[in-house]
Amino acid sequence: MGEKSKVVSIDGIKVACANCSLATLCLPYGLESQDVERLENIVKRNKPIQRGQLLYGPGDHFRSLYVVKTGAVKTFTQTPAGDEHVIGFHLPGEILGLDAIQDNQHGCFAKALETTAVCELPFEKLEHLATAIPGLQHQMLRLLSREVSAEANMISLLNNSTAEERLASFLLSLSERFRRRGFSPTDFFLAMSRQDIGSYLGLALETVSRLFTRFQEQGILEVDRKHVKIKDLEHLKQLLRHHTPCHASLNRSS
Amino acid sequence: MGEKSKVVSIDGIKVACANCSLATLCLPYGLESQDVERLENIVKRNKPIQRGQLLYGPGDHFRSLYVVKTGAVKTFTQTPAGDEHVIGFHLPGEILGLDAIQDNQHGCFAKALETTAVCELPFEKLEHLATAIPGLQHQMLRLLSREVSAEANMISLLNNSTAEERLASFLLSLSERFRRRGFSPTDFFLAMSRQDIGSYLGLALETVSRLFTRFQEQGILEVDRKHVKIKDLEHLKQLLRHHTPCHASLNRSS
DNA sequence: CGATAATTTGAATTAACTCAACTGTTGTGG
DNA sequence: CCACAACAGTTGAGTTAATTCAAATTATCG
Repeated sequence: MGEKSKVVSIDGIKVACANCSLATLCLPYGLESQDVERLENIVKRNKPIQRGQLLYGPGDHFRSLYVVKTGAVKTFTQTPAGDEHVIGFHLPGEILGLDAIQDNQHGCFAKALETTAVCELPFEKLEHLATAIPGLQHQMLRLLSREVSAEANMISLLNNSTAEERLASFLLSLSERFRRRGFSPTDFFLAMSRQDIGSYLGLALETVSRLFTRFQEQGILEVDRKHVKIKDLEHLKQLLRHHTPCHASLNRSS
Repeated sequence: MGEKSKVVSIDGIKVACANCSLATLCLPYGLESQDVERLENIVKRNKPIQRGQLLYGPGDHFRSLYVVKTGAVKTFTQTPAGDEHVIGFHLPGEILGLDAIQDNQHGCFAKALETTAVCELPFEKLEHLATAIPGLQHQMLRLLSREVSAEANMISLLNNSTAEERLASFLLSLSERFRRRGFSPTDFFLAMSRQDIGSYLGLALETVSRLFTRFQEQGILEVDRKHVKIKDLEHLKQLLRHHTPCHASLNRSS
């Protein structure tokens, strides 16, 4: 493996997890450097995909997990009538496809919201490696468990919150996720449409639009189309102090 | 290990996963019999817990996963104000505590809805064993992944369904889970209150009550307090043909 | 048996939805 | 490079599904 060429090629480029800024959010977290190297050797990096392209769709055979490296991805299902139901948004460092381990096939679409690079992790190899590296096995279990917790928080949000609280929670989640990735937590661009946000939060797109307007009127946000500036983070947090379960954490992610 | 006493004692009773009717729904599924035996040796069986007793609470240190053997458990969070938010119901063969792997502490309450026996799986031992038994590692990943899928279905249900569809979906999920466990899929007792069901489905308890009445009037159900008879399974299924995503599966469980 | 809790039913309220119209943005081809 | 089509977002008005509040009824348990 150490013999592999170091010539840069689009297909077979050597991925350097060790140098990746997302490593602490990702699978390598907590691993010894020689183990990180073994992990690197199974990672495939493909060409970035363009906005609108699918990474996988429902029914596709499950081969790999994917980690977003740059860009953003939405996962969603579709009704026979053609309506989309957004399941989640995935930012750099976040892992996709965990729901497919179960029955070896994907259950939803994964579509790039913008030009997006992903690291591909062939699952069989990953699983095999995990038996040899206990720390990797543990990290995989942790990532799955984090997804379970995040989704449980989402369920709680949908069950017990008003439209206002849902959007506040969504914006705070984004803010925190950007912060952890070294981006501004108060000034960012939304990769998704109002419709996507509405679908994700169980709201009509008109409701989302009205709430953005209201938040702006209240001085909480400045919104210009996809561009969001959080002007009063504390006020935003205040909006969901009430209905929040004691031990919940907001950030759904890595 | 074969030397272990066969004397029955309350504390140290030898658990026979191999003979357990739930084995195909549980961790042993797919394992070689000698591996099942190694698994059995780390399983602890404690005294059954009584209705209302807690298995764990938020903040508790995470030591073990639990599998319901008989009875039923609900998991829930609590707001500072004291309102319960039900996260899920767990029937025999279903696993509890997966959300706690993430940060080594439980994030919710787990309370027995009736007299309940659980198998306790000390997580460190389980993880250690999983590095030695690839099939066990795989099964653990599968169980986590199933939980992720089930929760994603729940999110979809809450986002896109009416009260009627939610209750229909809930009843069908119970029906299917009972069927798999060898119980009647059309005649069963609810272990939880109307309030619990409402909290789980994001509905007011009055709405749940009214829907039970309506379903009964429509000849779909016969309801007598906790006792439910499904008279027209097809009709019930019909209620959620519409808003259901293409590839969703209804059963949240094992 | 009596008290407390769970459930049912009714009536009024409301948060969010749907429908509809309009505005602004983006991308495309003549 | 502009015109136009297609799309995304905003705003308004009326509707509705589910809620809240209230009261009556029915279990459950010591």
